[in-house]
Amino acid sequence: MESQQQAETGKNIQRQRWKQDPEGVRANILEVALKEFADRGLSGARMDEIAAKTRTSKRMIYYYFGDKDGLYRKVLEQTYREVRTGEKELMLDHLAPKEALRRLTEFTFDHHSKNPDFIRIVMIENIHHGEYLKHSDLIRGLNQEAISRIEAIYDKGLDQGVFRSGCSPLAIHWLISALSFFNVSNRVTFSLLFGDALHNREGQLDLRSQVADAVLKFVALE
Amino acid sequence: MESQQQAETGKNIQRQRWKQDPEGVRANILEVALKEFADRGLSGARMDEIAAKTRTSKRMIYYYFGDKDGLYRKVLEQTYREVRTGEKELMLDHLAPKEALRRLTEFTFDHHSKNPDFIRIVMIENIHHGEYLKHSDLIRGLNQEAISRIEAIYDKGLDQGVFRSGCSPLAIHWLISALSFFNVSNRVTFSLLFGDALHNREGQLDLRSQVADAVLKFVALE
DNA sequence: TCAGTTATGTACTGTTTCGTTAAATTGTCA
DNA sequence: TGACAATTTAACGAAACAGTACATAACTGA
Repeated sequence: MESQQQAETGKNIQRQRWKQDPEGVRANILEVALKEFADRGLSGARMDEIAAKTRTSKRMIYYYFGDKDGLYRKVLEQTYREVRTGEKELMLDHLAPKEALRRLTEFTFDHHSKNPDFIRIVMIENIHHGEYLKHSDLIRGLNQEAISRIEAIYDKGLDQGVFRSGCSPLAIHWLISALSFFNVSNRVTFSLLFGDALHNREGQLDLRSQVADAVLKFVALE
Repeated sequence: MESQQQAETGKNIQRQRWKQDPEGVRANILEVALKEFADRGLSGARMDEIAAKTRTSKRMIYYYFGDKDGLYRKVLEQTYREVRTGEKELMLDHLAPKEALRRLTEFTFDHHSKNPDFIRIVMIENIHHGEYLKHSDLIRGLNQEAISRIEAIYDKGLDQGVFRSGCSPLAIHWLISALSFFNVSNRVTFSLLFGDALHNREGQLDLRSQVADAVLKFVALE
């Protein structure tokens, strides 16, 4: 009886009705893949696992992205794009240079903190020697803006005599990035080795303001 | 003729003479595995590849380390141990606090720079949520010293009135670590996105001194 | 309405990779 | 000298995994 019924349903496979939604499917796959890659790394992520977590099938991943590398590549681009566009909201032109720099630093600190998946993808990309980033012209353009933004603030600060000369906007950006990035990237091991005083709730608020202090003290005069 | 000889040698397998050297074999495996894990990540590294690069066989890896995770665990411990013991050489007691802090910072910067494999293992461990570090009591002990060292310098600086109060040794350590670590960990992507001005030879010398500046300005008075 | 194209589902395949087995040989130390 | 530890070699098994073949449903535009 059981087997009879099985045989019958086996014959008349009742496909579910479905709507075509290529963009939705693509987006859904990318979203799931980002989480999975960020969580397990490039080699650690499993295509079957990603597929299972999408609302579609493995077939579609290969249909849209070719292979695992292709999928990772798109995830990388997408992630950079989202994060960088998220940074543009910030309006600093009307602020005094010191205040602008503090705001920018604290914003970056928070922004990284809120986007751990991005941080982890960048870590993974570094582990893989930037092999995929190398071949993405798209991404390079997005990042020059970050430097210009700082340059504007820095020049203004020089003009007003509140910043010391001899800093480069690139180095300032590096400094802000380093502190904001490390805070997320090494949270786990740092906490394990030294306790979570810097990474619990109050600790983070305090650390953020200390990071801003450090950046300001580095650039400001006296 | 050829095949005859082959058959014969096939029969009398001439084993090479070998010395027993368990410690040597273990060390050799760990060395190769470190490079391989650091280069490819935990999931990316292949046991067969590691085996091929050792002077011994895959069998021995399993003989000594059980499985891939066991091997990785030992690599992790070994790497932390080596790096931390390498840090102990530094003698700072006789220096003035500011000078001591500058030396410590520049030393750490160089030390990380010379140990990219360690950096990469720590990155990998963070990617894996510190799962393996969690279970290693051994490692935790090694790291408290780093804090004490800074505390000694900081307290002396407070006494002498050259450091401001309100910093914590932990935060100072975090700051030094962050900058020294990020310099190595994100070298690839940062260079790709912003050029190698900070990472070519002169760039690194300059950056090191700027990092020390930043740390000193953060801690010092006025 | 129907032909051609795009999108999707199901089941499968071939390979990679971890880990093991088996049996022999050599070194070491009490 | 005998027991035990270390090592070699070669091949195998099973599971995990990336990727594919094939069929079919939905859409589009003429």
